[in-house]
Amino acid sequence: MPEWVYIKDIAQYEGQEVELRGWLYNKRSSGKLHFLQVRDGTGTLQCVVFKGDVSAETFALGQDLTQESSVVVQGTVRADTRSPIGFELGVSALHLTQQAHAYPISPKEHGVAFLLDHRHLWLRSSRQQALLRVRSEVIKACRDYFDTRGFTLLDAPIFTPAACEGTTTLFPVDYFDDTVYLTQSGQLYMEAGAMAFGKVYCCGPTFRAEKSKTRRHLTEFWMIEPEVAYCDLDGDMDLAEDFLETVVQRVLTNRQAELQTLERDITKLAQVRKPFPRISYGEAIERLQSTGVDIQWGDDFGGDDETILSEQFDRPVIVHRYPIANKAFYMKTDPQHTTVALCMDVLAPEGYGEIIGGGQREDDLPVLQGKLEAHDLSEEAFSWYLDLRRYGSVPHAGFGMGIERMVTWLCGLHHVRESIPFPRMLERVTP
RNA sequence: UCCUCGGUAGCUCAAUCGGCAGAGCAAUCGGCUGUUAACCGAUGGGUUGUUGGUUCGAGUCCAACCCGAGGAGCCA
Repeated sequence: MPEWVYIKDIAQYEGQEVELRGWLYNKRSSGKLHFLQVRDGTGTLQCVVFKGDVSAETFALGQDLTQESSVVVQGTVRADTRSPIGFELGVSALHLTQQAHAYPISPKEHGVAFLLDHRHLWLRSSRQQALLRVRSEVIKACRDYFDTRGFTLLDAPIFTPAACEGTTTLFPVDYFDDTVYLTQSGQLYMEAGAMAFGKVYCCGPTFRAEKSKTRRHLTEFWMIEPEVAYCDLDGDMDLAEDFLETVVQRVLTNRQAELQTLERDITKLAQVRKPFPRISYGEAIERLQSTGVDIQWGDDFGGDDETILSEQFDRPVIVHRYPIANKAFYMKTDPQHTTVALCMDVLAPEGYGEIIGGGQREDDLPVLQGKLEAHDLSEEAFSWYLDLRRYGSVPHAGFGMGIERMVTWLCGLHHVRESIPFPRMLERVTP
């Protein structure tokens, strides 16, 4: 019996008889020859069935194979300059595992809605595999970054008792006879963790019931959120900068083939080296005004504004000290300028927008109690959170990075929907 | 929630002024020893999103609704 091998390793088996187990990606026939493009999850290899080399049954099977039929193929690996990967398989035997029904996704063009309806099958296409492998690498790189720098992974809960923002953006869930909400962020729990472990992070799904219908929004998305005790805003920006550079460069190194499949211009990613430019919100407003944008101090940035700002730099830009008025209750006010918060966003280049948001947290008990009240939030619901300020409160800071926005940027995608295996959006929760 | 555009074969689309429902791909059958989204020939495939209206006649015009796409707003 020939050895079962994966296509990614095929170069090691030149001249040897091997077995592949996979699916028929495409087929071309020519009388006494069948060219079977077989994929096995690690790559695609052309398997050549020549009538003179195989039994009549095997040749007939090759003729009848439908797209995505599952097959076990045996044959000899041979070098061929006509192959995109330098090798092909001279088939000696074919075994059908299952004859696929008429496959809905043909090699021709399809619309977005159709492909999303068939997302469970669309995952088999080479492009989707490339970008989801980039996603896998991004998550691994993020976790390795923190794991090797003294951070403890602390998983945040998904059921949460209360809102840290308005309840309109929360998904309520019936919890026995009570209502709980799907988490919007693990941050508050990471603050508890930072007071216990010093440096912690979480990585998991978060949920926003926003009726956003843009290329940057999902209702279910993944965030990685570090939180560090005895860290201020500057330290937080240092961490975000070093983290982002490390993750981007690692993906660039380890996923070159995938980025090439996606036809990504990687010179733009190679430029992601620290230090990143840091500008205050006030400077950002001035920069926008000087390019003719009608925006006033206090306004939020629109998608176009973020694009204009990011295009002024060749690498990610950190915007810090936004007006405190529209910011979350836990943000610490800048003691130097009480109208702004000690917070920051990292905007990705090329118009990909905010990929990191974070900052220093309010660590003073009476001030935090005042902010809760100002935001019309009940102190009772946050009593555990206030405990963190009662028992050994320290300055601390952290941030959250959206995995999908990161992948979308790295892969040069137009829309976040392809950056997650099964996207959940307004009006779409299947498959 | 608002604005714009769209919904015709399994898929991507066409159908002139309101006058016979079309093509490519896919499928099925046949041909070809080197194909690279192979090619060549043939065949089958339709409640034109739903409901109602105008008309001799509606894919086409009108109304409501459903669904989708793009954008805006919203967005720790």
